[in-house]
Amino acid sequence: MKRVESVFEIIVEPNRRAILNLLVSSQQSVGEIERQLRMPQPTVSKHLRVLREAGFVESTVDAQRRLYRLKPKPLQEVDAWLAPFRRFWSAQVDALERHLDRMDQSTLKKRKTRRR
Amino acid sequence: MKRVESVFEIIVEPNRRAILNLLVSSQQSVGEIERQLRMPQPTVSKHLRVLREAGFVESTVDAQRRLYRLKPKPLQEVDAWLAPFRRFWSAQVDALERHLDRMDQSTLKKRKTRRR
DNA sequence: TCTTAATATACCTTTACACGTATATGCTCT
DNA sequence: AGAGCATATACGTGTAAAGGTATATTAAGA
Repeated sequence: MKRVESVFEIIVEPNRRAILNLLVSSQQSVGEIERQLRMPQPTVSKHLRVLREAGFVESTVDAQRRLYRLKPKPLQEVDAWLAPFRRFWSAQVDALERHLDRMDQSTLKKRKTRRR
Repeated sequence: MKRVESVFEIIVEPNRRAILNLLVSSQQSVGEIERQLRMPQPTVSKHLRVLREAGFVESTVDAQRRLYRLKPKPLQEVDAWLAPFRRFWSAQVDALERHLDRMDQSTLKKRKTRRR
């Protein structure tokens, strides 16, 4: 076995993203995931193992089923990684607005205030 | 050549994330990236090509150099993908707060208002 | 205890991707 | 035009990860 270096290696896999999207609404058993996503059961189990070992989900036992549910931390890491870029693109928007403001100064139109 | 299916395939590569992190502060030439990240020039150029074709960066020519700079859209897609999960984890926080509120009711302590 | 259901794991094969090295392209200046 | 710098591309190689199929594990019910 080999531990994962980054959360990105987890969410790059489309089936895993699909599973995460399912679990965001409520917890699901393996069989439910299998049916909703139409993927073979071993595939589901393997991806769930990866997700579990990376801390994206946790499971509890319910008779023969296992219920999987989301854990917030790893995706919050992705969110944190995005932070500087968010600052970048709001700076972009601001610059555009200042530019438009300058263009509009001649005609003296009113502009709405900055979003945030 | 083969076009990319998802933005995640781009940002999964650590060197590419490093390049993006460099470019968030200001535009850079290939050589500057090469020196700051201590990676071989062909490696830098190849990753820049991938980033460019996926719309993460654009370049302009400055004599023999090429200046690369960030473009916002693809990373905004990542941000958009995160949205439902952000709702999920703020719901988690809310539930925890309600729980704590209930626990505290006996002692009648005041709690701060919800963040958002 | 035997059978069935639910889930997990093992093994094999294929594929895609990143790296290194070498080389090509293109611009500048003399 | 030729030399030298900056950047891009081509090619060969290793590796890791995902899928499929078969099988193992664990719990439940008759």
